[in-house]
Amino acid sequence: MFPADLPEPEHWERRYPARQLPEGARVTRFGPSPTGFVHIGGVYVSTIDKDVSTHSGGVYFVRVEDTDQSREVEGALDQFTRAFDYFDLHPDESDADGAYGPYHQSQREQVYLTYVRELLRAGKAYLCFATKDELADISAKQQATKLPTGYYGKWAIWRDATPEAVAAKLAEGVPYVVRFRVPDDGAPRVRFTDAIRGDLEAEANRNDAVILKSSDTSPRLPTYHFAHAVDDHLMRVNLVVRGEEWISSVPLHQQLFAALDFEPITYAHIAPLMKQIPGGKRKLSKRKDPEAGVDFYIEAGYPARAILYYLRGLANGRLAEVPLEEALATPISLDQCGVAGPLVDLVKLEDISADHIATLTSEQVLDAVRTWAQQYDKDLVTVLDDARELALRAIAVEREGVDNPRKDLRKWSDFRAAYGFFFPTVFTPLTGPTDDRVTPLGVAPDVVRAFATDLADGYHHADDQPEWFNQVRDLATKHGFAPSPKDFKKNPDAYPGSIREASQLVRVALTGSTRSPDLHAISQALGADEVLRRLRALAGA
RNA sequence: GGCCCCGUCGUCUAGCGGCCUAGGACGCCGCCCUCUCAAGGCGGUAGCGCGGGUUCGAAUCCCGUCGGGGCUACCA
Repeated sequence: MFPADLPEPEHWERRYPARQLPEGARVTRFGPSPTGFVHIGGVYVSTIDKDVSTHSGGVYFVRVEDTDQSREVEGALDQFTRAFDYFDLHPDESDADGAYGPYHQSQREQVYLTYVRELLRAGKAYLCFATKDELADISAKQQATKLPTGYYGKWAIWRDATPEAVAAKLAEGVPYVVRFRVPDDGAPRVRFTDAIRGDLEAEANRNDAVILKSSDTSPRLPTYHFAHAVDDHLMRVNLVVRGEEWISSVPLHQQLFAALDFEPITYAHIAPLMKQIPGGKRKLSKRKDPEAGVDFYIEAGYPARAILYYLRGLANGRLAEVPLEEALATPISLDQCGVAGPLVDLVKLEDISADHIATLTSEQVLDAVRTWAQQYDKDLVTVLDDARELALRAIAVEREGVDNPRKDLRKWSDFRAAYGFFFPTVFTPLTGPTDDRVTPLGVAPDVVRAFATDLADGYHHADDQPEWFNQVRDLATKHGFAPSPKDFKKNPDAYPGSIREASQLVRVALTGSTRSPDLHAISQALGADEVLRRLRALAGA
């Protein structure tokens, strides 16, 4: 049943000695399961893991929880690596350089088997040959009589099986699992202290939980519960940060630690990230909610630091009220973590992200957009590389040398829509006064043509803003536009429009849109030649 | 069904028996600025789930109730 050369527990204890760390140092781990989908909650929890360990002088590592091979997805690890690179959440130890590996549970079979055998020898575990049907039957009977469901007491048909019965099944080659034998002398209720929630109390576990799954071939793997006990003990983890859905399993975990004679461990159960739905809220679901996956954020191009800052604010509310840099530098404190699941609010994230991007220099913005585009908008990379200086000038518009920079970029994918018009290769020139982008302004085509022609003919590329705009203003007056929107409104038939409409004509000419940054700044970034080319296009020339 | 966790503006939260006429941030609304937008400035909207206690006094403590979430798998 077990390999002859299977080591004794002492072997593993020596192989993975207690860590030499300063007093109070926290050893944490993040345990992703490779299902091909990185949940934003994973980034949330691992941020906390890593933060708590680094600030306490401890160690943070990632242990891949791949004990359910049927759920494994090809390429999952790549996706995981990509996501954690993006957020710069690198473990302190890994297979390449860690002393407590391997860091994949599927490669730790020998370790688990040692402890399964140990439990078996001590009578703290037993073989169970119950079939799926038998199990379903048990649970159906329990439900019918309103008894708690589970494998316990008289329902645990293999708990007290005779050695002969077991040997017979074994000889037949019937598949089996190993179950933990719940001690019958335990207290009915148990208490424990959660690092986030304080004192918690629950009924003791009564279920003879499966600890080793059935399998005719190696590897024979443990369930999460057993792997948790064995790995976290041997890898010398002293703080387990995990989702609150695990709270109900703590009583089992405590029994396992006690049976294995391991030091108890501290738990910190994090409230789950939620999503707003018509009736209320629910846990962010990887199946239903695109924003549950980190790819959603990476593809849209939210800066990693903005996301990290947002998540940090969710973990520790106070940190949401201090500036980004300060918040990222301030340690997350477990006792300040909220206990109620927060809703992820994309609007808030966008606000944070826009604020953050506004603090960057033009070079930083350009580099970030380019990096993002290499993955998600290759054409844009070409545009940017062919006109780097123009790109820099464009991004600098109302960003550099101003008191409050523009906040029109909330994520990198906004770039094309907000700044694309600057680039002649992206901008579609107007076809003339009757272009679809011009007609909504409601100015008669002949007026548009005359105004645009006149402006182009006498165009003065002044670098002084008032001087530059005055030429537009003067020309507008000359062509009969009302000096103020109010005048135009009072007497709409007397004018072709007001200075507002005249300005908008210039804006549409230069940008193709009625919404844009400051016209003068744009004209300077574009250069006189391009400005003229676009004005002529408006004139239909 | 059983067990567990949670419950302050729409959202994130501050609040740990009197500093609360419940504070801040995002959103939303209005005004100002203005050649548009994005900003920015100023102002406004809105909340202690409910019912009982305890107390001179409760958002804060207790009980109940309702609501939300989770677990109850050879998934993690």
